[in-house]
Amino acid sequence: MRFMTWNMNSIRLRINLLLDLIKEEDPDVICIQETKTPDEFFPFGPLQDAGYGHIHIQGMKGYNGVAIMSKTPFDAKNQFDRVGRPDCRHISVTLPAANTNGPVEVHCLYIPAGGYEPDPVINDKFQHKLDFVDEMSGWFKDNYTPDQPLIALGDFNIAPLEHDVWSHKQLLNVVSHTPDEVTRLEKMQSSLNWTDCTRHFVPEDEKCYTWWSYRNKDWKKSNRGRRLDHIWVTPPLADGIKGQKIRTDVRDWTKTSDHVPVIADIDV
DNA sequence: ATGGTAGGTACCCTA
Repeated sequence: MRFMTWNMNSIRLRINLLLDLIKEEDPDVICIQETKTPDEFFPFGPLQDAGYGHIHIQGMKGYNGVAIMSKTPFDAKNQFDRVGRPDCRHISVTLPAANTNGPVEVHCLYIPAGGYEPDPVINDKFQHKLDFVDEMSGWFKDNYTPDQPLIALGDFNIAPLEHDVWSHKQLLNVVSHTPDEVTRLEKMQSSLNWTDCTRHFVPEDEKCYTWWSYRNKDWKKSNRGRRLDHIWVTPPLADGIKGQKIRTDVRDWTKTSDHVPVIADIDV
């Protein structure tokens, strides 16, 4: 099955870009972050017409919001309040068993960006981000074992490896790449021995990004990117990772998002 | 060292 994740920074504004992308990539399951819409305004019609008859969302006014869309039915769906806040950052669905792996849980995550100042004492948004990742680690460990088939994907807002950012040295004290966050994301990754689908294929010493700031005059020329968007699978699915693709070219589309779509083909 | 852009919303917040 083909899985795609994209932080769209408003699904209503960019629904036509998503429909174009669907025509090109034909994903089976689509996870969106920053839908930025209350559920009553979600563009169900065009997505159902495009073949996604099974849609699970949790949105709110103004900020955040996540969505999972599938061509095939779900067995179950859930919404989770994280760090005690109903702020629409984590939903999941269960896909029916396709083979001996059994049903596969798909978790769509939008980890908080964490604000500007990388000090949890003076910046409560950064504290919230650290708490969110800590809670996810504990929750995965408490509720699952590594032999269960799960996929976690979305905008994690953390670039964990040295070559997940344009300059490791210059970003060590910049929120998204600080040791504080990276250590916590590593702990989350070890909670269920998750495999990072992108780095499964792209060598660790090769630069690799999924996000470029809107503030750069020429994002391609300066190429000051970060790899904030991830697709992870637990051990039963690791042998089934058949490929991955980052649609960097989408960053050049008219009125596009600052994030680009990440795609993984996984035998589930 | 600084400021640069974008979206949603309501004149400011978050990214």
